[in-house]
Amino acid sequence: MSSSPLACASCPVRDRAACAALDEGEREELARLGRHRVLAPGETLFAAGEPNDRCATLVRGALKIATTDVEGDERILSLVHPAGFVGELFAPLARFDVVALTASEVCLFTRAEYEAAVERYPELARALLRRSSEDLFGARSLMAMVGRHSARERVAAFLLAMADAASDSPCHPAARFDLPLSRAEMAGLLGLTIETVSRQVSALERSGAIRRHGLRGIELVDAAQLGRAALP
Amino acid sequence: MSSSPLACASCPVRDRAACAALDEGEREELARLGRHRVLAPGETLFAAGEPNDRCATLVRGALKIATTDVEGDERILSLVHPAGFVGELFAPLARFDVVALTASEVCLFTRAEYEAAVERYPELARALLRRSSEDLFGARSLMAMVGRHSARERVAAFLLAMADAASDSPCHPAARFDLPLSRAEMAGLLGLTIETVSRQVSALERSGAIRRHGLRGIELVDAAQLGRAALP
DNA sequence: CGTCGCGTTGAAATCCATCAAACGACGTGG
DNA sequence: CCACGTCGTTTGATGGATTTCAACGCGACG
Repeated sequence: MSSSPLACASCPVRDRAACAALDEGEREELARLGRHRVLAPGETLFAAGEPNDRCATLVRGALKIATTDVEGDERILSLVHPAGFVGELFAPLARFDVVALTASEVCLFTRAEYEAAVERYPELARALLRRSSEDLFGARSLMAMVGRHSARERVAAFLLAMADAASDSPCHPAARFDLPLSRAEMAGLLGLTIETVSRQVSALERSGAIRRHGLRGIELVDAAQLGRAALP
Repeated sequence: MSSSPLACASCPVRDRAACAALDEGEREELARLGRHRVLAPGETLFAAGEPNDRCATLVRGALKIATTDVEGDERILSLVHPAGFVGELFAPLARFDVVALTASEVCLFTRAEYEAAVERYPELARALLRRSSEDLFGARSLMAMVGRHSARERVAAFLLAMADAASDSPCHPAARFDLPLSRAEMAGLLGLTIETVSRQVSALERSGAIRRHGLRGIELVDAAQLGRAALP
């Protein structure tokens, strides 16, 4: 863990994150409230049950929002990409875990100060509302995908989504990328077991849709076929 | 379908809906922008793909937010209870269907006018943000429940949730209530088939946890047992 | 009275979870 | 450098839960 003042000038998400709604002076004031922090892969940013007194914007890397049920296995509820906002402004306790998937950087704020900023700057409230709406859409889309699709379809759709997320240009999947998730995490996200995920990835490789490079590298050999495999 | 001016004075959700954040004068101004509308069971309020130019607050009844996939069967993504807000302020097209489950009443606004109100009244933006955050929590909780739980657990948990929702006093389930959903809708919500839902309800009745009254009436005979059935 | 929609029940098939074992990558220590 | 253990992953065999296919019951409604 490390922590230092913010450097908005060089921030890679300065025009996409919630704070982009602020003008220069407002942003500087907000920046004084926050700290920049680096997270190692697997490091927990917030833990369910803890006092919910902080929130953050993801600057680089990837996070997961997850719960672990009574049997001890983890269910991933959402992936967070750069410019995403994490933290619940209205709950007394954190209800989910927020964990870094890869090496990540966040802007960390105390919740009280951030809430005060939301009251002071109405544009910030609207930006957060927009982001929350998108998160809601994302959560519902994931639910629509996971519910009543076969293991094959889930894995194929997930690989396509990751290819899109890995690409710089929107709407064009990356031809080759590294998965930010382990097999166990993929299983937790898709509602499957590790073995089933592994089998489906193997089957997709056998069918010629993808090729594996090492444990996490994926190459899209036949994106159209992968797209067909993702549909019911 | 019917439509008439709003009557906030007698509104059953006047202190819980988003507009409750406004003071008297502001609320009256907002009320002038909206129309009261009654929905019959099964009536569609918004349809996916349509221009997304309206939004609404639910006053009475129940709505579902749903998609229907390529095979034509419906996946329910969320239930909306009174005081809930529906509509997406930031998307050009509606992405999900919003349909009345039971006879319902809504306050309907044009999106443009509502967005203008959100800009004019910062408290309204914060109230919507709060509501959106809760919806997000609800969506994620549903996902956590549906993912990797058995059919028995899903049906039991659903019945408990409906008993809670049907009760006036919070946190005390109603001893007897009518399901607002058909078997097909329950199946769509829980990610199961109609037959499996039916079998599980039958099994819960055989085990003595509940009793059925007609097609939609449910009586909680042994709520503790039902609670145990809902856990893994 | 026949039909239609909705729900229940039964039998068979299928897909996935579970149990089990082996593999490769990696780091440690001999 | 190699033996060794660990961790994550892959692959195989088996069983079970749920889907699928099919039939029936029941009430509503024309």
